[in-house]
Amino acid sequence: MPELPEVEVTRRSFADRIAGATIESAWLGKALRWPLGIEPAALAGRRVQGVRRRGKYLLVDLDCGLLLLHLGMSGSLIFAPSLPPRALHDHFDLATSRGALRLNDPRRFGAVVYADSEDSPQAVKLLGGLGVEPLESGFDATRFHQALKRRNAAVKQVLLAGDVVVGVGNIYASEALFLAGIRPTTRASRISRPRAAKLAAAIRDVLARAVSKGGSTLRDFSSAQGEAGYFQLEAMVYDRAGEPCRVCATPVRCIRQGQRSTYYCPHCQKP
DNA sequence: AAAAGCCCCTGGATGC
DNA sequence: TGCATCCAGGGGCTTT
Repeated sequence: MPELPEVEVTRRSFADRIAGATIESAWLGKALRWPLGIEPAALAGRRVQGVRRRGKYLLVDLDCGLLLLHLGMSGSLIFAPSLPPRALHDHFDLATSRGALRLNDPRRFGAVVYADSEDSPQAVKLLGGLGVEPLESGFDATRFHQALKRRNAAVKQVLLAGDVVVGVGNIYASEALFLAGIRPTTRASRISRPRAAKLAAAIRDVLARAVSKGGSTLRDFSSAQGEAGYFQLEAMVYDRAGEPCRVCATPVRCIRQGQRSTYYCPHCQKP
């Protein structure tokens, strides 16, 4: 998926345009990860107040209730004045007075879930355990270090888990750890305060840079404007197994952690 | 409580 | 060309 930068870029591409719109109709195709939780027809007539992001979730606020959208691993949204005919893997449409939103998701790991409020059980189940937003002020070195100290798992896995800090996916986890010079297998609890500070800065950096580039390291990413996707940020280690480290030329290594690939430079990144 | 595995699902790349 | 296998931006749930 789309990691935090791609979700945020997607949000920015349609949030202002859909705000204030009235929902005309909603359509749901094949089942996504979870049931919508409301009859699509019951959404008609409600007003869209805005679109926020929490971790990798998009929250579409309505005058009554909200929609939680997740792009899973392969989802993408488009927002257009009018939508083209439905194609393979289109699963959700929201037609409004200002344009229509469509979710396409080949793998269907994504989700659209209606909740009465952010405090409702459905919303709390999905959002309740999330960690701090890395691009907000709550993400400070002290608290990050404290949180890492309580975890004995490999730091890469802790980043991916999302209960300490949200939005860091498989690509940016490897990239941030490279920038911080930390081996992905290092136990989180053994990371010193200065190194935790460096990692926090690296996470902020790599995510903020990706957002500002409007994109992404994803091959097939496109924003809701339909802008083409491409590698805008050159990865330092991700997907570069065997290739020379861009800093020291040592071959980049690939290992498996929790059934996901991790890439690192054995010379630049210390345990 | 925390950690480790297991799935959900489709499609593209690779190998025989 | 055809078929099997592996891998892919995530993360909730179950089991240790």
